[in-house]
Amino acid sequence: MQNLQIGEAPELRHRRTSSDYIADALRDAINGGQLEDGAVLNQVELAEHFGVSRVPVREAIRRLEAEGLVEAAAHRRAVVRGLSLDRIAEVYELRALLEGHLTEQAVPNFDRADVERLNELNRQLREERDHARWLELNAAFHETLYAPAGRPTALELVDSLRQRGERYVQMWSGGRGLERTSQVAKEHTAIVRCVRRGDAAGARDAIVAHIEHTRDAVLKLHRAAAGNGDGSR
Amino acid sequence: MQNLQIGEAPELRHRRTSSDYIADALRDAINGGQLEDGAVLNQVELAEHFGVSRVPVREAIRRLEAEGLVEAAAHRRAVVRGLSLDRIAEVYELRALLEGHLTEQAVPNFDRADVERLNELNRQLREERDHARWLELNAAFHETLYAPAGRPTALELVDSLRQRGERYVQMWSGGRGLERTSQVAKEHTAIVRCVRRGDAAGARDAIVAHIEHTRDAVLKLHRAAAGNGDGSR
DNA sequence: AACTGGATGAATGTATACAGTAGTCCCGCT
DNA sequence: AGCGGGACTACTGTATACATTCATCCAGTT
Repeated sequence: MQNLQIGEAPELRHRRTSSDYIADALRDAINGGQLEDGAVLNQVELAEHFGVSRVPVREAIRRLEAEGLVEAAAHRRAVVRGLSLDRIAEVYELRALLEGHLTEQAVPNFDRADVERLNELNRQLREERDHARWLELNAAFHETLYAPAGRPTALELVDSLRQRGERYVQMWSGGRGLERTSQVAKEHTAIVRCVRRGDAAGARDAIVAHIEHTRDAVLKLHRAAAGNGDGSR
Repeated sequence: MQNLQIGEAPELRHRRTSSDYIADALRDAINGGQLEDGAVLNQVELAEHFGVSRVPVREAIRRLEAEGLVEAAAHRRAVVRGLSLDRIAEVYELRALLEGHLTEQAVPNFDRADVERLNELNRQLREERDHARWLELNAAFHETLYAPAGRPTALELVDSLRQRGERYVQMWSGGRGLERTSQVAKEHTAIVRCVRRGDAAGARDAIVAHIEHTRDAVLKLHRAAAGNGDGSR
């Protein structure tokens, strides 16, 4: 009954059910762009595709629905819920607000090791060429930045928002995206500098600016790529 | 194919499935205190209670899980997820942040009719004696305050946070709660005053103060009622 | 010719049945 | 007597089968 010191990660490691697996797979497919906005999620098709019955597929869809990634009215097909430009902008606006708050709370609690970890992650980010790995490192940087705040609920919300916006960042894998990734490293460096000298307000402003720049870059790419009938809804 | 002007409420009115119904019922039971923190959700029991099979019960639980109201590890019983004092405080902290933001965005978009509706709701709040109805009116007041902001995602987040905290407000139904409800009306009046004269920053500060006071009142009641082994987890 | 109405097919929602896992209790061992 | 291991029970996870709803198409009517 006592909490062991070993940590709680292992307990959930391989206990994944089909439903868990399918939910993750669908999430990745949506974020990766294989399932575009408005794509229909047919339970029978998905069940056959994954080689399971419809039951776990349904549960996976329910979860994605609660996460806001798909829309599923009763007795009607579930469809991937796309974000309009306005809503994309709003997601970043909220992230700026929440992550700024988290940063401000976190800075006073940083110790030397935390700062070094942050710096190291940013160094790796500069050198990483593989896009998927880059995204992971970027997520790790932000997590490390917010962890000392000790605000689990805020982290949940931010995670949820990142989840919703992630598919619109995937486009950075090539072309103009490279400019942005190097810019990101610079902005991260500015953040680290503030954290190091314990400047909470400065760090907050820096992360807010960082997220707003990211928003601008995403919107720019999205508008450019929106030759198709998009943006509405 | 065109959007009708009639509105979209009726389309979902009576299309509720068992799963929807059960999810709502469980939510209400959790928020109403019938299901306390740590209560076990046995699928078989619930299915018998509602007179259905386990399938819709499972789907309802998955939703509540995604909403953060219950905790459900694989192959293990789902339990109602209680909030520690720290997490309750955090929920209100986040609400202050988000609702302050929403208010600030909303104020410039208010027209005369919006202000009057807000004022009328506050008037009704002052006179309402039934606690359940009071909670509804209170929710309506806040919704009306934020609607002109045009920020659907932010509203979703706030809804989710209100959902999580609501069960800790139920205690106001009697005793010292009455003091708080009259205080709430006063704070609402201050907010309406700022809205009426278009003072966005003032309205934001007023709503932030309002939510922080609410937090203090909830924490105080919670601490007082916590003679039992509570507070942790 | 356009529209209403119902019948048909396909998809979703639910029930029942089966499979697998985790906790529990009891027995045997040290 | 305390501890470890294995069967048992109860519960969750999944598959299959049935019920219900929705959408589409076609015919009949105005």
